[in-house]
Amino acid sequence: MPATIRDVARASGVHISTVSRTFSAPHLVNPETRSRVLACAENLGYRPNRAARALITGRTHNVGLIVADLANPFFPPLIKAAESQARHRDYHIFVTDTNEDPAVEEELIHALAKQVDGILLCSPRLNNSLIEQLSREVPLVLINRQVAGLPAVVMDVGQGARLAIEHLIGLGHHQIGLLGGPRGSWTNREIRRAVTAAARSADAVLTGIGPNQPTEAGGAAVAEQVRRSGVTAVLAYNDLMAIGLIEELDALGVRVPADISVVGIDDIALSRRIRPRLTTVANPTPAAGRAAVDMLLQRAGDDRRTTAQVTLQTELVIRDSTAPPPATRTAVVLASHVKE
Amino acid sequence: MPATIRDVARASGVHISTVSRTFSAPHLVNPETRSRVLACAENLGYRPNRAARALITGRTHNVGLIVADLANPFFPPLIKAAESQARHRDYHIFVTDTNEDPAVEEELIHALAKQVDGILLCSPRLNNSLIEQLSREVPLVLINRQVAGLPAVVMDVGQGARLAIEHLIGLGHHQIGLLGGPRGSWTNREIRRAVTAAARSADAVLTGIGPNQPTEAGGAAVAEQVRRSGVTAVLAYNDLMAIGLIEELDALGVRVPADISVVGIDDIALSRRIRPRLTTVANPTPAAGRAAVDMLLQRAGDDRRTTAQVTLQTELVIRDSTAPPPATRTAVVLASHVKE
DNA sequence: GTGAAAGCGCTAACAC
DNA sequence: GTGTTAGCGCTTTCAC
Repeated sequence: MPATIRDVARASGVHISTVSRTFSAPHLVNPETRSRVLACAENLGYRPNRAARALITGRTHNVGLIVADLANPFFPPLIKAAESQARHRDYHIFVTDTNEDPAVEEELIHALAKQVDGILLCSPRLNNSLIEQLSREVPLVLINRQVAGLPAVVMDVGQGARLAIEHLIGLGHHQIGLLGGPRGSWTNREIRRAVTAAARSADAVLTGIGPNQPTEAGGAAVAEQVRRSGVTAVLAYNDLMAIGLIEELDALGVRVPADISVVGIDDIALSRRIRPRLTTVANPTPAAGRAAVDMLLQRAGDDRRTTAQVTLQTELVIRDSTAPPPATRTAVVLASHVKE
Repeated sequence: MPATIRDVARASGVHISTVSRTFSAPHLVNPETRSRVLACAENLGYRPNRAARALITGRTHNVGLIVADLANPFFPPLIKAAESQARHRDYHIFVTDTNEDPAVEEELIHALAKQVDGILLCSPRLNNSLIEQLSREVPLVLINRQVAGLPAVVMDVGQGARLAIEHLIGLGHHQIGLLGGPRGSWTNREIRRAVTAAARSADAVLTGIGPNQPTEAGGAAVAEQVRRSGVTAVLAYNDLMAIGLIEELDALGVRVPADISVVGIDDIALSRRIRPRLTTVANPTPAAGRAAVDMLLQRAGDDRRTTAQVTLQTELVIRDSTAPPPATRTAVVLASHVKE
């Protein structure tokens, strides 16, 4: 049986409220009493029960972290950083996985609401109005998503995507494919917005392909379509798709970057390991995890109305999967606008 | 303000204990009353407060999961499977990361003990007696570690390592290097035990190198030592080390598998992506995560004295990083026993 | 500076 | 089948 506050009170000859103060407001108790209580507590292996404390203070010292897919290598570095940051602030993290399913996401927010002081929503797939509504039930901090009035940490993927397109155009590409991500992805919309603008101002032609699953299978599935579309370069929604695409193109006899250039987004560890090493847009995911935790704890503290939005910079990392288009290629225009 | 049991009682005109029963023992309440209460609850958005419930039942419906390094690709599939399994049983998971530090591990177990019904200890670095002692504070299920009297799920890495050695010997290797993992690793000891036995019965000579960090950097750091040791094949503690080693050997002008064969352990996603594709021992990590959750919940249930140990099979996956040793090589014996 | 008492939201005997 | 009561472990007034 674990020691309770009463055991410590008995052992140190004081009232339980004095023990309570020793842990939650030490300055209110006589130094001598305090050290005696502390000694007894140590002795009994006493630790305040956080659940009981939460019942009365309303602060659980727990936070939730909801991600679309734990197995997607984009998330672990973010989770690790968030967990570490939270722990150093004396918080614990519930980590959950929605399998990219908005319904699961909503249910999880409800289920966690009472046990946490706030939830970090990572690349949520829910629509804006639902998110806003849920944020009235429990403090929410968004990661890679912007909703008016809600605190958010976003990585400026639009900027990175623009650099990627400019890089491709600089290499001489005019027919560029854009592999879309999952439905409901804010990141996806940001990318398309930035890329469309960049392409227009350079007279490049964009071919939208998607929505797709944000996985290697999703990338592989559209390889044939990419090959037939006549594009000489592709920007994928994320590295996983880019890698799946490259593999499958290779199986179809299409060489990257000789025949088609491919750019990813995220810069997961895998991307510098594969051959050709992937040109990609690097996201500062650990920094995003830390920043989101800080915003949540600050917000959960006194000022509930903090709605800051932090934007972290991304960076184009040029490796070996991009090159000038094949000179001998016949110009074939199969698409002249961005398709949904 | 979230609705409490009292709000629901008031709205449905019954006593709070009836509301309580409606949720925790529905069969004890009149179907008509029940549906009325349920309707009011739904209406008010009421959800039982688990912390309050835990205070009296002693069951939190939470479990802890402690891993050495969230960013090590070995863990995410296990975490994902465990989280999913737990959620389907109406449990939530605290995920924490120890950074391979035993002191952090111990502190986390203490910190989590009161808020969970049990803890999944994944590849713990603590010593046996400490683990045993901690298991008296909170139910523990070990993953990839065996301690007498404690429930555990282990992947039979010894068996996989033996197959790996036999594979190498079958290819004609006699001088084999063994890259050790971190200090305190049970897996590491199992591997060495199995490998030593397999090598002895085939008159192969083993050179132990380590302990090492279980990362790519750890593998890269010993490349020079591997090259000079005269071995023609290496079994690494895990895939990450094997990959780091291959990269660095490549930089030193040593070819894999032409000059040196390399085998990893784990079969992380990365291993089939790199070139040469890595020969490795596949671990059923999702199955281990699920099994561990099941054991913990069963144990946390009625029978606290269940101490089953489940062993999951591993499998040798032969890819392109292993080949016969170079025929022209002069036999050089620099080591004739397994070093620590 | 410390004790007494109330109560956070809920469950679990025990009556009726 | 439902209401009453006590209390899980803790914090927080309010006295003294």
